[in-house]
Amino acid sequence: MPELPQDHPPVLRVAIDVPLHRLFDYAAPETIAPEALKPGQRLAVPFGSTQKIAYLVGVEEVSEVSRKQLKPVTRILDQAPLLAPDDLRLLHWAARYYHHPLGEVFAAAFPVGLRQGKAAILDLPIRYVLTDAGRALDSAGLHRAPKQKQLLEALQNSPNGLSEEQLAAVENWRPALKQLLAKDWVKIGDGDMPADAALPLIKGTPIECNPEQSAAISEVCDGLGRFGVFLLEGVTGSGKTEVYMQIIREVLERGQQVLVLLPEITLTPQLENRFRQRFAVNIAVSHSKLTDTQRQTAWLSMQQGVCSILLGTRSALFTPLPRPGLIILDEEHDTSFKQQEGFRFSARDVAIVRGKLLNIPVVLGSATPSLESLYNAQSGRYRWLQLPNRAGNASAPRVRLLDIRNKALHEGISAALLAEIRQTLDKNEQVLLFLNRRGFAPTLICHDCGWVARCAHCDANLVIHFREQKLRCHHCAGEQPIVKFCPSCTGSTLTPLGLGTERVEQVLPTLFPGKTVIRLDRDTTQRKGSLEKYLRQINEGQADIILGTQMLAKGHHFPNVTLVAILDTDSGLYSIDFHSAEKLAQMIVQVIGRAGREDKPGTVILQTRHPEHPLLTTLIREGYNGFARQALDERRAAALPPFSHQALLRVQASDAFRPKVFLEEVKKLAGKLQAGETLILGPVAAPMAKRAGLYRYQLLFQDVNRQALQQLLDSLTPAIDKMKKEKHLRWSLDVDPVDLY
DNA sequence: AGCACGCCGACT
DNA sequence: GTCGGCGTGCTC
Repeated sequence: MPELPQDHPPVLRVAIDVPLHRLFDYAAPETIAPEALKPGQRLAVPFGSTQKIAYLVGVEEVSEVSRKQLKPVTRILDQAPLLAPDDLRLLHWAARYYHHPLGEVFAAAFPVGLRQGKAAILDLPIRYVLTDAGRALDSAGLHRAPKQKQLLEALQNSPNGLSEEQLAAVENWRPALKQLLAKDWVKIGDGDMPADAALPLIKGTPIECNPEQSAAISEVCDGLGRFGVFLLEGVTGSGKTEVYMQIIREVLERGQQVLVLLPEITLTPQLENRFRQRFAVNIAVSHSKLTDTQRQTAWLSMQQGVCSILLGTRSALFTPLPRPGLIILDEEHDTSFKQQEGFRFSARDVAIVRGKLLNIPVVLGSATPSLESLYNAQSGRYRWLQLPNRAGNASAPRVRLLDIRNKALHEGISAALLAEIRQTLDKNEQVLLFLNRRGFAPTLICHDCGWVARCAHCDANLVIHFREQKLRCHHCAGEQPIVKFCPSCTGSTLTPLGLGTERVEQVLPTLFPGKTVIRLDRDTTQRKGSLEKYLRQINEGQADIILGTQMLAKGHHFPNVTLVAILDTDSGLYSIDFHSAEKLAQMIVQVIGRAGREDKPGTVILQTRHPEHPLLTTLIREGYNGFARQALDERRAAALPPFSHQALLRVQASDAFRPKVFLEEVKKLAGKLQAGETLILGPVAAPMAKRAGLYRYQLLFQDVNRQALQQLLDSLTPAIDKMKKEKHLRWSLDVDPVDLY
């Protein structure tokens, strides 16, 4: 028993999940040996009048707080830290870089249950496995019972067995499984899920690769075991997934784990299935549609090394990896990798820092890389791997700008486009229409007096939702029934103005009688599984016209679509946010990737009133890389990111004047504090000056020198915290903002 | 963020 | 008389 110095029991410095830029000290329990205390352990502590979960940051000799003010820790929750030292380093780095309270950063790294103090016990769901008889059975004999045959084959492909959740991939699986159980071909698996080391790794056969794919695979594989960032730029259909899988195979053969991060909407079961067909290892999945328990299971199964692959979204980034081998971040340009509230981290940027700390490669994949990543690739900081060719025989679609100046539009569709759609439908091929606005119409206007239905809480018009007969604000929870008479002049000529997906959906059947229309937007895909259902219907040919918002463009494949049109191309052309050109170009290229597969060449039509706009003409003439070159030149000339670094300080309050006054004070203070020459722009009203009843202002900091900006923010944030004492106001700092709204 | 303390308006 | 509104301040 080591000696416990009673006069100087150690001080435990902890981070707590509260929005305070400060740590708290506690007295260590007298019965515990100091060696048993390691940073990262979760503790239960008294905090104010409640109990909270705390994360041990360090064991100190002394505290700035007097000894008798230190409360004792209630309980130590983890015998050993759940996070490795490198991951703790990562959290410290992120808290500093994003100027976010360490306790909240720690909280973001843990699943909800562990955040609340639940025991870190891996509770695996029950699995069904084949009996010897079931394993020996030829599934062909079950052709009269297709569900049973499907389940049996799935189980024969999964030596580890399958959970109920996985079996649910077969519709109405329960009765069929009951039969298999009754026939003694299937039993409930006993004991733990077998550890991966004991398993064969691969079962599917790799697809043969073209030279570019092979080159990419071997470059990354040569880099395994040390840090490096690879930008894998592959046009749609160039076989990026196959490249990922063959690299992953190598990592698995080294006995290491792989973290695959995907944007929220792309996380389709298709990708998971491809992985499960190829690899026999245990695969964990984590995204927002799962329950907290399921996500905790995924986290712990990686943490304990039971699974070797994790497919997850942004929040899965911090999952512990005892045998880290590789991080892949697919669709790296996607802005859903940036958390937009609270701890505003970029999963892409933090993934790179994590790769560096773990000394493993990071692969960023995209058909339309962000300008930041392209710049890093061009300047040699990242290795640039390009897959310029579509795999197989697929030919690139024809892209055309359709000038709609002075052209009559029928519900947003020009006569020329109408004719193209008819032709395509006549050939029994599918049409995809994009309109980036949901609802029926974005405005309800009175013909007599010009009154417009506006949200009482936001600087925004109310959007008409025809089916529900509601006027709804897309920026807050506000909604009301559609008014029949003008509240201003009592006139009855209220007219919907503008276009939404719902309105186009209504008119399409009259334009194309007998054709089936499927609308895909946030309103039609809210229910769990409905997006998957629609996607299946589309690919089974049960739809002629697919109409939707941008969510359609992301990662879904529609092999029978040969005509794609963007109805409202121009809406992204002239925006105050300099990111919008990049986002529009990425969207257009992603859309182009939806058209034409295999033997059927596709056509893409962009309706525009600005057919000479350089963004559009360059994009079409020279492709995404031509656009990117031009856009980077413009960014360089204007000293915008990636040629400078930004941070956006947002303030909101229910009082209309306070935010501006407050930010003016901050600006004055920042001018005094700074030693360098950080540009301070503003304060200006946020593009939507009032939202959900709160008035919003912002102040933009910009500097070519990241260090200087970082230092200014370091000294400024505590000062802001003190100033805030004059209440009634909330502020947040967004480092590297991707959305200036 | 919670939560308690505190000081002014309409209720049994 | 007091129940409760949410403004203010604190959390080792």
